[in-house]
Amino acid sequence: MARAKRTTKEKLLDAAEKLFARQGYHGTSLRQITREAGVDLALVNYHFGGKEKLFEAVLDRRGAMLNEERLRRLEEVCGAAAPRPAATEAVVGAFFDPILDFLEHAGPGWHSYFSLLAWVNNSPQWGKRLMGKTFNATVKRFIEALMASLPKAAPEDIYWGYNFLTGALTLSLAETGRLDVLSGGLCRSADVAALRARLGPFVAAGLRGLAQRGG
Amino acid sequence: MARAKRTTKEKLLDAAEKLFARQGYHGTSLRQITREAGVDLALVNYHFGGKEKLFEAVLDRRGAMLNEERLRRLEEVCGAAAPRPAATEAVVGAFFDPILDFLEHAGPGWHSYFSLLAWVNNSPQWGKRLMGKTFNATVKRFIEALMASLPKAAPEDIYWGYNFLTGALTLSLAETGRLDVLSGGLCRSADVAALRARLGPFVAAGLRGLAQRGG
DNA sequence: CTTAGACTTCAACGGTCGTTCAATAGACCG
DNA sequence: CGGTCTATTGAACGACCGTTGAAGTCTAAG
Repeated sequence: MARAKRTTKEKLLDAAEKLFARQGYHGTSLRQITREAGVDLALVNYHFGGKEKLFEAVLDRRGAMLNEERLRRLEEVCGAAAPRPAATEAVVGAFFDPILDFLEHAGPGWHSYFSLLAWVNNSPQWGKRLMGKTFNATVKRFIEALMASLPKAAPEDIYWGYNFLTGALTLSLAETGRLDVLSGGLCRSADVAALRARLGPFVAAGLRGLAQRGG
Repeated sequence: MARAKRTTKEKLLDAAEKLFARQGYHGTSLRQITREAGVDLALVNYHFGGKEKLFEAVLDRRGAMLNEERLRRLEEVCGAAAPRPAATEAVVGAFFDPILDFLEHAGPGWHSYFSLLAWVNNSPQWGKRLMGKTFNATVKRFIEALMASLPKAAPEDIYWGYNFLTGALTLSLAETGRLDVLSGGLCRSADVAALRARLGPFVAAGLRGLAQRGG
């Protein structure tokens, strides 16, 4: 099989993705990235125009694909051809499942990407701008679908619920290894099947609980 | 009123707390911290012995107080003098309320501290070691209490549930401002009362949903 | 006042950072 | 072959990093 050889740009994106995910933006140097990628230091500025541009390029590369897949699944559960209003479980499934599927069946690049995404999402200095640029449009569609699936909930409850939902997902993707330590090895953070079996039920039940708050 | 003047150590801890929370460890320089604190650069090494020691001192300062308050409230709801097995809501309340109370009634230092804690908790490189050192003993007590409050749940479900619980809390403390943007200003991340009203119900319902998973 | 000890200042160290640029190599086409 | 454009190399720049040590200041006890 003739495998297409990785270009310099791809080597740099792969190495940056991996190292930014583990060490953060300021904790990773361009020299470390180019050494990992096996290319010359100056090529970062030649191909991307600087460290920050490289960082954004890493986030952009897989962001569009994730949005596509999420919207495709959302369409399946509450689009024109779908049964009446989608269940909350179906909406949160359309939000989580693309990530879990990529984690289970795609390469290690997605692994690093999601870990990096968790890092960015929790960062006061990067979160607002970079997450918004890539994901705001998609997220608003999901929030609308959540509101439709829980018609009795106040909009404020759905926004806060989405915040909690994202937080639960984010920490699960961050690869801190803390779950492994706390459970004495009984649970493993990298066990995608275990995460898949629990994240959806937890979040759907939580949203329902929010919707019935005080009612 | 004679106010005790802040010592150099306190000035450094305050400035470091604020800047580490906003910019992370590698994104903050000692020169920036000492400028903010209004003291000489060399005093960091004199009083703390280096940048990393200062970082850990920041985390330690309020960590012990948080543990104390959490355990005190846990004792109230499921200690020897408490009514029979605590409700899940009461346990998660004992876990969240100290943070929410400090946020509402204590100074801006706690604000920065919790934001920093969120940063550390999500960091692959700091999370496992530093969070564990300070919080593992307390967290294990809470996990036991959660198991007792949901006797039909599998231990794995409680560990994963605690992971989701912590994630929801973490993102809410991170001060990314993303909730404000997404909701168009309808919700404000800094609104502690709004968070208090929703985080407990969401998490308690989520844990219950996990416990009844497939049952 | 003198002395001891804790604290603070100042200047500098070696090292690493992101970025730049002129020179070189390689591919494609006439 | 010669010419052109893209890609790569290697060396260097100035800036900032964390850390150090010697000198200076302050306070309290003898």
